[in-house]
Amino acid sequence: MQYSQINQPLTFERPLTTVDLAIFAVADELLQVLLVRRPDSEEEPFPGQWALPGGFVDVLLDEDLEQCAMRKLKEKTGADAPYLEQVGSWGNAARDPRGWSVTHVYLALLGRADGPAPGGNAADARWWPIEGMGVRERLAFDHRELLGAAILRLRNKVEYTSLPAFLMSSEFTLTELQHVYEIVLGRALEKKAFRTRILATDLVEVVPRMKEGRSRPAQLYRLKHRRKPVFFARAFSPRD
Amino acid sequence: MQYSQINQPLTFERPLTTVDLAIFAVADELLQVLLVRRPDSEEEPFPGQWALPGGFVDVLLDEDLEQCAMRKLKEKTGADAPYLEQVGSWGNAARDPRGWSVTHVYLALLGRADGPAPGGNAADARWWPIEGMGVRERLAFDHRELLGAAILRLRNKVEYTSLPAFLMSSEFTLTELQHVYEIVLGRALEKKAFRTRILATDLVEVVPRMKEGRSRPAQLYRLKHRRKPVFFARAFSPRD
DNA sequence: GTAATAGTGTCTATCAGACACTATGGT
DNA sequence: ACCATAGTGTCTGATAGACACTATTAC
Repeated sequence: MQYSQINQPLTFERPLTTVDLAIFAVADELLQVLLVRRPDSEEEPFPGQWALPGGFVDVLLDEDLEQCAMRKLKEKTGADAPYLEQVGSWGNAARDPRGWSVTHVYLALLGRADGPAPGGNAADARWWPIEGMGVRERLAFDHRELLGAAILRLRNKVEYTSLPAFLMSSEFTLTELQHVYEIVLGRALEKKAFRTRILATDLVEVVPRMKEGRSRPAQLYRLKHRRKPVFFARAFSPRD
Repeated sequence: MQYSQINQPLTFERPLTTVDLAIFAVADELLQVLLVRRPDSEEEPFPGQWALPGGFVDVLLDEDLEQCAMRKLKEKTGADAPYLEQVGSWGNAARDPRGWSVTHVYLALLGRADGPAPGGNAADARWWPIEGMGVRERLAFDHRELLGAAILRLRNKVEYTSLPAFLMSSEFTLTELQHVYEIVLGRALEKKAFRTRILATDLVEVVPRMKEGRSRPAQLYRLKHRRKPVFFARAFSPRD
């Protein structure tokens, strides 16, 4: 690059640049997050500890930050997520023992089909249930804080957007959707108000098929837009 | 650092890391943003063009990203802003000709006291009125996009938060506050609904003094919390 | 029929929108 | 008195919350 030798700022020491992912899915009636184990080598920071999946930006491989996040998401889950959003950046001298580093945290939501494997998980990657503002396990780096921020963002947005719809399988009933809202919010919602609200928006469309069970069949719906969330004018319940 | 020679990822080429600021204030009945001129040297990218104030993270000087943003804010305005929020990060190979770079965009709001100088501005820094999703001038780098994102964030949040309160002087009347809301939103609000809403929250408190003018004096108020915004349960007007 | 779950009817409380009205200063 | 702006009263419409009610399946 013609500028590299000329400009003084370019001689600044450059921070390490990483991307971390908070990948959420719902399973067993719980909101869960995908974590990976750090390598066991003593030459790595936080060996053997659980952490958000992520890693260094590869300036040769990655077109941009979001592509980098999508690449890492695909590496870990084998799937595209229907929803991916940047939560924010954390950069300081202390968060990584290898030096001043900046991480870019992305929140991803997986539908049930791509979500947690039904049975066991690999030893170095598994789903952890969210309890309060994090997981029970102690996390590497400042990932407890990063995860907390991702959970907060998700919970806040769920109050006035259709984000939980991205945690569903491709076809679902309104009762199932309400149930996922309740799991993420951690509180019950009123059935009539919920249904009125969802159907008043452009969020879902009827699938000409019913979900059969051991009682009255329920209408199946699917998303009208596979990735675009809907914003409601009011929160689900007042905040103050 | 003991890790530096050992770990393969650290041999990755590191992106350039910068912080850019979208500093807003209200003057002359308009929302304005502070821009600076790039140096005229041909050895710098985008010489002489207008840009968001910002620059490289200095890992020796800056404790963390937000401190870096605050440092640059103080350098440009001489003041602390009552409100500073991260908007997001933009990173790719093309945005800076000097190489793969990541910038971290912060939105700052200045109160009227710290806002635009009444008269002229320095030749290398001045306030530009916002028109639509940007300014009339062509900007350096991808700053048109960054500024657009900051404006969008501001406008969206103004619908359901008290952010415009940070654009006021320390004491203000409700009519003045409503006026600033209207400037940022670009539409008129209903007086009664506005006042009821503001007074229903914990946002302001009465100052035992009136603003005198050429008609009926108006009650003065000040913020209860100098930096913490209030969230409303509903948007100012429905979105769909 | 009974159990179970889907889905609706309807009343109430809240609050934004509209807009006319009153209040209080300067001149 | 009149103008200008501050501030209120009050009606209406939309919608969330509550909750009882009806609907439709399996057994």
